[in-house]
Amino acid sequence: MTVVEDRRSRRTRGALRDALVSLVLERGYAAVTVEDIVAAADVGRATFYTHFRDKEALYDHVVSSVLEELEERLAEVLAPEDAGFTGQPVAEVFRHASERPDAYRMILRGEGDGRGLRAFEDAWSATAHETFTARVKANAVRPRVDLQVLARAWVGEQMAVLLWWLDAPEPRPATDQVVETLVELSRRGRFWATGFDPDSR
Amino acid sequence: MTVVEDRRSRRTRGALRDALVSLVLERGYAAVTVEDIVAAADVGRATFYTHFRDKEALYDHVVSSVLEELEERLAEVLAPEDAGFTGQPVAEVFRHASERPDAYRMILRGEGDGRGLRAFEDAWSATAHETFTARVKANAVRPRVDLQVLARAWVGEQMAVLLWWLDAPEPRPATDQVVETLVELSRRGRFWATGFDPDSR
DNA sequence: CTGTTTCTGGACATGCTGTCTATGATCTCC
DNA sequence: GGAGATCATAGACAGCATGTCCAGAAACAG
Repeated sequence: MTVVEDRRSRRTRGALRDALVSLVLERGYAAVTVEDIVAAADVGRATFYTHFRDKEALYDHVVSSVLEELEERLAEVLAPEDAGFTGQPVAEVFRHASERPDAYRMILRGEGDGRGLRAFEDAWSATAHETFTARVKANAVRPRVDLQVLARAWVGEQMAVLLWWLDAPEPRPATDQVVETLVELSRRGRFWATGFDPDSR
Repeated sequence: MTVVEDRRSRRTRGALRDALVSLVLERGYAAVTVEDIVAAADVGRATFYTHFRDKEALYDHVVSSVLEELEERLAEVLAPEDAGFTGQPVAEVFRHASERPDAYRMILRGEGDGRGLRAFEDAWSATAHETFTARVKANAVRPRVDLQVLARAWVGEQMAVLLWWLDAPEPRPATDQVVETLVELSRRGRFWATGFDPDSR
């Protein structure tokens, strides 16, 4: 019944997910065929199509599973109405990424025509936008730039660094250290980061 | 002779380039076939293969043509040894993008398995890295973060904003205004941008 | 053991790919 | 305006991945 179909089905789907991710990282999304996937997952080709309509469907399945996990995490971290920016959401993303590095690598590299990357950007920048809006509200000030643009810029910066970090050779800088750097970049601005502030001399 | 082959050849290649870009923007890289391209460019299918080995080759051709143009521009702007960061390189990228918006859209959206996007990132962040290094040197200071990371973050931020800007509905904010915002974001940091600096109260 | 569900190999039509060849179109130069 | 070069074209071809289908094998619950 449902118990059986769930257990067996889950195992198969999981194998297909893992096979897709590792194959895509190995040779790129376009170069991976359904045959490759089922061979790596050790299932029959016909089986693939009983679970997913096509390669894209499997890809979307991977992306949304990652996204759902991340959203749960962020919801927990953002729960306290501490609207101030503490770097906790950023740290959470990095932590999650370090738990599923391959899936993150695949998504952030823009594999699969970048659909996953865009979904990711949207979700993440929505959170960022909320944070910024809350901070502006809490302090009753008027923002000097479009908060949407600000959120996009902020997310773009972090995705770039996250991808760099995932691909960095071991020993990789600790999560907290990278996050701290990012937060300081945001806080102090980039001029400060180079050790030179043209305004303060 | 060479004159003939150049004129006719150029027209054909140009038509193919334009066809690829507009079709990719319309329905996505993977969904565009060589047949579609030659139909849109109004050339025979066989002709395609006398110019490009396959769809990827045409795509790469588009990307590198854009990249070469951009690099020329940046070289001009960076010529004076004003190593200080003035926003001129950023402005130049935005100006170039507004002249070839569709090609930029295609690349920045990560179409074509993101190969173009990565090439773009690399070129751009190399320039950024040079700028930062020069500034550090000119002021004989020690950077507080890895300049490579800084460059990546900076480029990620700008690519995200550039893409947003290209897709923004008309009337689009003026180039100079967006660039100014980006420069101020870098200069002052993001906290300032929201009108609230936790350090200065 | 029985019945249900999932997995499987193999066969099939389809569509796109990249190559080739013979022919047609276009232009230069004389 | 004709000769010669270069590019464009249609059509045919094999190769390969796709997505669908079916009949039977395997795994499991009760």
